[in-house]
Amino acid sequence: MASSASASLTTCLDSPSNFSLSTYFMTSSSPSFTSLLSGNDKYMDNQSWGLYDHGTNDRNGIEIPNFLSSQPPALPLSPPPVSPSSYWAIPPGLSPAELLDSPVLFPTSYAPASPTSGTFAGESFNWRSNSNDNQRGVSGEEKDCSDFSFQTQTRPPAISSSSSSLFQSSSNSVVVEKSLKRKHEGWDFNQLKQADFSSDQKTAVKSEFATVQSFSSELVPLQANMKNSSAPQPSYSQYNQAGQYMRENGRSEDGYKWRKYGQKQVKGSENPRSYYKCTYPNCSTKKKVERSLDGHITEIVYKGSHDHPKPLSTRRSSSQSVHPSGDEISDQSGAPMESGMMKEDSSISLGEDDIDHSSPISNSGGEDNENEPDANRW
DNA sequence: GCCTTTTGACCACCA
DNA sequence: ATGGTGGTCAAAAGG
Ligand SMILES: [Zn+2]
Repeated sequence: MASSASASLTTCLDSPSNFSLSTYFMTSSSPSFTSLLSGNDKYMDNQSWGLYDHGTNDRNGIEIPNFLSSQPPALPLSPPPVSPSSYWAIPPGLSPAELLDSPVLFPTSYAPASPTSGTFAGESFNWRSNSNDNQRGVSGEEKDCSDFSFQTQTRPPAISSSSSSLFQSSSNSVVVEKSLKRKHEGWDFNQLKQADFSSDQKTAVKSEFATVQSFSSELVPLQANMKNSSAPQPSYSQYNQAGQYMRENGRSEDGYKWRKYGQKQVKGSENPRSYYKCTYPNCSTKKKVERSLDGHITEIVYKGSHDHPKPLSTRRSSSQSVHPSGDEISDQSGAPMESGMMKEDSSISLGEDDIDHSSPISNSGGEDNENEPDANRW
């Protein structure tokens, strides 16, 4: 973790190969920002800026983010009623309000180049080159893009207030990607630059409690820059999650069951990345989880969406369990939704409250949020 | 025996 | 063409 204290962003607009986009915003007091997208598969996907530090504790199987130290630990658990995974629950250190506001993009600093060209200030970070090893890394990144780097230490000094905290260390990030494109399966987007993202989508999140944003590729293209608040843009939605650990049923925090099918060490960071696949029959959703040495999740990337509700839990939720059958939401089920999945949405949902209440749909427990684009609103 | 994790090999992609 | 990288496969091991 320590390793990357500084992250640099690169924004490339022109270069064919890279670019990235992303948008971020941070919500909650803590900062989260993320970004993602990028164009190349490899390079981009890892965005590791080094800033994460979230701490998580697994004591109960839950991770608790702690960034600055200021946070009261305990969020996840406390609300049993809600379901452990309640994405929408608000952690105790944050107020909902804060969360909402967030569409903040990056602070000025962040937007270096202004998105002038249509691209946004995306950010890609380099995961590798800068951080420590520069060994080879250098070659690639800088190409055409301009990069910026900012440094964050692992722990930002004190930024906790909402506004100020723009980015900082994020604790974990979650990214979801959906893509159908080429390569084997698709985590990658290749170079899709903005324009190309056509099929891929990814959501990313980074924050202490991991927030997830989903990106839809389609939309992404230009708008990204404008993410301003709501509008047109980006369709990414955010969710929060806490880290995932398996819990009683073997489900992870997000409520689904995952089987690990691989682990790799990524080049730029020392954190190993684990690959998981949803164990539900016919569901091909996968996720990549990067954990820091101490086991805390630093980044989560989802690929695909579940076409099924969540497995039932033996017990869970008081809140959710209301509908046993519950599944409603799942996308269209069955088929791979890739093709049609989320259409739009374009909005990000962030907070908890908002969302739930407002849209019934999403709520069903919050379960399916991941897949769904619901982004209700921001 | 079932299911999950582990782990090195293998493969695809890209520079 | 070659090699580096990331992602996946699958045998083996563990629970
Ligand atoms: Zn699934």
